[in-house]
Amino acid sequence: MEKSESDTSRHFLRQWIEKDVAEGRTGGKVVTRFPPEPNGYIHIGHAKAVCVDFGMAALFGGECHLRLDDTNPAKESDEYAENIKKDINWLGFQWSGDGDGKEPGFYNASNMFDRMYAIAEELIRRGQAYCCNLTQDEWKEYRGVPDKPGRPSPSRDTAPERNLKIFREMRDGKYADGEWCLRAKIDMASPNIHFRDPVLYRIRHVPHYHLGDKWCIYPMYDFAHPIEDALEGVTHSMCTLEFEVHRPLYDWVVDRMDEQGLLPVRNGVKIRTQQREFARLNITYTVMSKRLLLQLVTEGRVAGWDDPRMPTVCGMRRRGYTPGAIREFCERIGVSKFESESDPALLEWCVREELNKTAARRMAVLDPVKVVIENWGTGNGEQGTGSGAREVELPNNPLDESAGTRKIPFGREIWIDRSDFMEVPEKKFFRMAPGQEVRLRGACIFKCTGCVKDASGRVVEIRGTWDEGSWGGNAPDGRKVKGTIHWVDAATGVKAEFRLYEKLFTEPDPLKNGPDGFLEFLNPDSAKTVEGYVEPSLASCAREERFQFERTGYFVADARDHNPAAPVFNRIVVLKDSYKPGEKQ
RNA sequence: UGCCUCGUGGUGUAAUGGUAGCACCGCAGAUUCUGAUUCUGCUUGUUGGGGUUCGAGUCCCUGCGAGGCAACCA
Repeated sequence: MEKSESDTSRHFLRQWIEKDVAEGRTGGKVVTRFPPEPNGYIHIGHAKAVCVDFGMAALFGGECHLRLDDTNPAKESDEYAENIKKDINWLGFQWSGDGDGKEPGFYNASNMFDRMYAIAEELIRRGQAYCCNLTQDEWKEYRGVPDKPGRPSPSRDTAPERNLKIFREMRDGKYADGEWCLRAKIDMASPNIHFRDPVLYRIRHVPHYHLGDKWCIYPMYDFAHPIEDALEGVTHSMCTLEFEVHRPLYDWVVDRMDEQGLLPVRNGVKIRTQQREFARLNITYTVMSKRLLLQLVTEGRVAGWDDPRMPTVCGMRRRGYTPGAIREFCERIGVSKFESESDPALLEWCVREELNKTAARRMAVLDPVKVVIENWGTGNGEQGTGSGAREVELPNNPLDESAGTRKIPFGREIWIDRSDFMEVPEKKFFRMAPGQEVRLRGACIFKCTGCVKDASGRVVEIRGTWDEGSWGGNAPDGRKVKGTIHWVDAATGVKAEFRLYEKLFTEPDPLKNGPDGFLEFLNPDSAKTVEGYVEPSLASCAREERFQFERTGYFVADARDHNPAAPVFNRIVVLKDSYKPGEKQ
């Protein structure tokens, strides 16, 4: 599991940290953080960030904090907070460090509100911030447009004493939402809009999910985030590209904290947090924005946040993807500043790569048609006379001898998949067809003699004979049989439900017609449920246990709905299949 | 438009002034009691132009293209 140094990409963030470590800027410890806002479930895009944040800390022997960035009480909840923690743990990561409470490595931004408030007051005393009572519309107008400088707020030169008085009144609930705000005093002519006296605090008479009514003013991201990083002793603060233009403001806040003597010191080194930005993950055939995912859930387009088609971490978990495969995917897509679009085929490859090594093999028939072995039990005296009269033994995983073997009943009547039979076989069809020999996996060689059809012409039963000398699967005379198909004994097979998933969208870029047009591209066939049979041992498997159904795909026992009386399996991903129907010789 | 950022095969990513490599996808073949796995081979690339240099994907200028910012969201 442990990766050697050369296995990991030496991307620009890693080189950045290496340099800081070499030049002694970290005080002997690299500290990163993953700072989600608890207003939704995390998805594969967050998983990339988790891998970067926790991964870089681990690589340098440092620590990564989990910090819930809960500075906007309107949208946040404990449900989201708890599930974020669960998902990160499931991905295989554990936060570490002091923490701000009982739990090591865990922080709430809201636990720093007192200190943020104190920093704001000091800014006011130093004439670096002021209270402003422009309306939002006025403030937008005063700020100007990017290519033209803005105009100063009428309150820009209010004396610190008066600002302090108003700010305290804001805190004490004397004003309504939006009546006043606290702004940094920077540069109304800056070409960077974020420098034109950005808002630091706004009034929000909304209870916070943790602090209740303690506050009615809440800090803005640009003010809160660098303070959180700095106070936690974070050395390397990594985020996505859209925050690049915020970096000068981030640095401005850190500079003010430095002036106020608030930067932590570690081993004699003053820790000055720095921000760098990398490209967020995009994957074709899906959407990644929280808002759009929420819309899919609330409009019932999917069954919930953990619908197996969702790119959420809990969705991928329900689908049967493994944490290791997701981590491997994040490693392989790399880290850069180029806004790329990754191919879901790579994620699927990572899943197959792991499951091929670890998943036990089983046989399952998803679209059953009955096969009757006409000469079963009629030949020599040692055969049984009915189904289930014999057992075959097959390895649980041919790649891993230690996985052992299992015994599977076999008898006169079996189920096979409808797609493994053709009444009139095309060229290069190696499966079951009249007059053609095929091997029944692990059991024997079978020769089809014909089939029975119903009034509509649909095949309802296939008939044939077995070669009694081929028990175990090999012909006594050594003749080759090209095709091997899987089966389930009809007498002992267990009925099961299979949920077959495909891409959620039919279009590589579901947002190509804008953020409101994505529903048009929903794949109507993205979820299909079928009933078939599995070999008996499968009924008793545990929820979330993963298998390879031979020749079919990887499946997982559903985390919610599977039970021994009514097995339910989700298709994780199909097996690669180089058979091309209809191909000419 | 003002500022910031980014352009390497179909996709993602290396090469940090010195032979453009790896992976996924795709295609072909070998092996195979899973048309899986494994193995072998193949196709496809530095955004255009100019400059610096013995030598440029890399440095400089310029064009073209893409993305971000212009919330009292994060």
